[in-house]
Amino acid sequence: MIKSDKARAATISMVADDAGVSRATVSRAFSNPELLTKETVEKVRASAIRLGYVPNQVARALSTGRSGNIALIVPDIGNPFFSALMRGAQAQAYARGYATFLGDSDENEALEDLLLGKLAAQVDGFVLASPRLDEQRIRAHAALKPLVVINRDIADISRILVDTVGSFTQAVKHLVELGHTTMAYVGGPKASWSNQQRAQAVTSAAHQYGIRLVLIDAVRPSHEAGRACVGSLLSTGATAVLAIDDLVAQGIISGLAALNLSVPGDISVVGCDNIIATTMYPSLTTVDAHCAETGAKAIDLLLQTLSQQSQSQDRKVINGEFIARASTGPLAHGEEAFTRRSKAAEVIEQLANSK
Amino acid sequence: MIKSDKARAATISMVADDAGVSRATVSRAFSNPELLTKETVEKVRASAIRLGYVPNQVARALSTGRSGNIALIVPDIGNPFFSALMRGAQAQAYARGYATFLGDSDENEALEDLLLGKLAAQVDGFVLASPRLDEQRIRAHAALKPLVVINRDIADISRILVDTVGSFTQAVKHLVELGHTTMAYVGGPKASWSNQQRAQAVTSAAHQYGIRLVLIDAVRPSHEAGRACVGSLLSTGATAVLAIDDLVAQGIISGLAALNLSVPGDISVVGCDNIIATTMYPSLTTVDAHCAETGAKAIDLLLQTLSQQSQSQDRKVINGEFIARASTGPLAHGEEAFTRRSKAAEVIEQLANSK
DNA sequence: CTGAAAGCGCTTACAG
DNA sequence: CTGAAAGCGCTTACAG
Repeated sequence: MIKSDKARAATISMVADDAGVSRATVSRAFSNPELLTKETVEKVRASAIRLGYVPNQVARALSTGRSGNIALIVPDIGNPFFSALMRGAQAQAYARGYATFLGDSDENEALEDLLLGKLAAQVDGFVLASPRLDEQRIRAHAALKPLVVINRDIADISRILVDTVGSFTQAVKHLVELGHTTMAYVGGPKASWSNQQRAQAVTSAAHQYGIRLVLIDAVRPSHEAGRACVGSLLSTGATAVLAIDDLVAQGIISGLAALNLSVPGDISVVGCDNIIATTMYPSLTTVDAHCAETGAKAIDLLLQTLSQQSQSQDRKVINGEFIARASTGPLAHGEEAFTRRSKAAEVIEQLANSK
Repeated sequence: MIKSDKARAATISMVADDAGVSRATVSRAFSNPELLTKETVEKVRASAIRLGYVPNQVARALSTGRSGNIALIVPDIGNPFFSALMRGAQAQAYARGYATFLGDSDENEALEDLLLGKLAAQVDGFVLASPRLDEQRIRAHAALKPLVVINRDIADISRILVDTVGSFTQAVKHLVELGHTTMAYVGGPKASWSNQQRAQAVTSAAHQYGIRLVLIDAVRPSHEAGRACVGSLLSTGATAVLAIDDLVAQGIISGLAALNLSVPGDISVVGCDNIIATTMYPSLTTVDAHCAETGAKAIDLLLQTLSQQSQSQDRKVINGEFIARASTGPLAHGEEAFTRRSKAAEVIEQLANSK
């Protein structure tokens, strides 16, 4: 049966016949030429070139169990944090001779599980970014294929963690110093380790500094979700808000602008990731999560695991870095600001009543 | 030989033994269940689930000549246009049972060529988004593997084009109606078909409406590039600018804000793509490029090509859609605006002289 | 409807 | 140094 109208590729047998050697010899001429005499290698290479032969990677993968492929699974390609991370990972994998599969789980636990299963046979290992999957399932997959997790702290699994405890604590301190005494933290998916870590960091910092803190959930970390939670945010009376990431922070700022509230005059906003932060106006106070570096390091860690026979579990930590910019500041005073805030409060109250 | 310390994945033989059927039957239960009785299929499926069996795609690929993989190659994962496109494509590929390889050419022609070569053996076809590669090389790759191009109009190659001629013409008309008589178009990579198309559309619309138009190059379509060209932009005296995409438009707006110039009061700005446009403030007047749909359609077109024996070259066009928002408007008059613009002009002049 | 068997293109112990 | 042969995990005509 002809598989397609495309030209069929030359096989190892055709080269063997042409060169007058065995298929084993042709194989060695490509994968272990040092086992052969120079003459044999040359003869085989000449035939290969004549026939346009290139070793079939699929057959090689089936035979050796090594594919030269890595799968990269993220919850949302559209989120700048993940696209930056993918960019770093992809480039590093390519530099090390590996090709990358891309899986977008769409923040969906079941889909994440399916992708891992489906790709397992075709890759030498996985990089699983910010998994939403439960620990047990991750362990199950890790038992079958080398797997490096990003931003999830699971014992016995190689992982790379962007630690934002220090930087979020610093962010709270920064806000305290600006005079804020009531703050909100707008979080993301429950299953997100980063979210848990940040919520906790902000909570204990709030304790430490003796300020009031309200926790709000955005569910999915997106611009829309950030925008949608502005109502609940304002009803808390917070004058400063820390968001799980820049996207949510941006959404919050948009939502505030729609109510004619200004940043940082009426409310200070802090994000996290530092991908879109400098493109915003006002530029966003945030935490640099070193996304591209994190992606590249994950690949390094995975390849290191692959090259070792012993399964060593490594735990690498990258520290987030607090960066103060223009979206945080002291509260604006004066009559105008007061009027603005009162009006916004009115709108919120109306919204609440209409429900 | 044991390939690694990982547990070996379940194979078709293990399932066959467990279910008490032949390997052929297990195979059919997954690839052609309609050939089997319902009972047999259920029995096999149950065993498969119990053993955690997933058909090995590599073995399947070797046997059938079809890998179930598609490679997606883009110039820049970080660009929202491409990440949205990838998202659409990835989801559609997954829905149709295909896994996707990801290649980021980093706007680099040679790298694009290498990626195509390296992945060719492992995929059933390619989706090549906004290639920077020359036509001859694209043709060479298309001769070996089915290939669908996005946003490049190459005869005899299946392609999907986002046509923005109508919408950019409309954008110019929109600006003319607002009273603008001098405009600029800030373009992107020379090799970008979209860029050429838009530049041309704007040029002929300018002729048609009898207005003055200046063309500026941003080289790489990015926020930074947009920001960097604000100097040359202002020195043209343009009161409205159309950018190759939203990213560049956003950069321009940032650059203007840094000079204390407001949008649209001092300058009107139009972008293209409509991915980040609604997240901006002021919300960006732009052209919706239907990115996700474009990605999904490209996959459909490729799979359609794959399922046909005859190599039919299709040319699908998706029309961009002009959307007026808050970043375009009439020029602000009054003394304050005049002062602002004069100051900016001064700064520009100083910059120009210091070179 | 189901099974036995050949085959996809390669690699790799095992002999010689 | 080289070859014969088994095997990687699946699919698919061919029988029955």
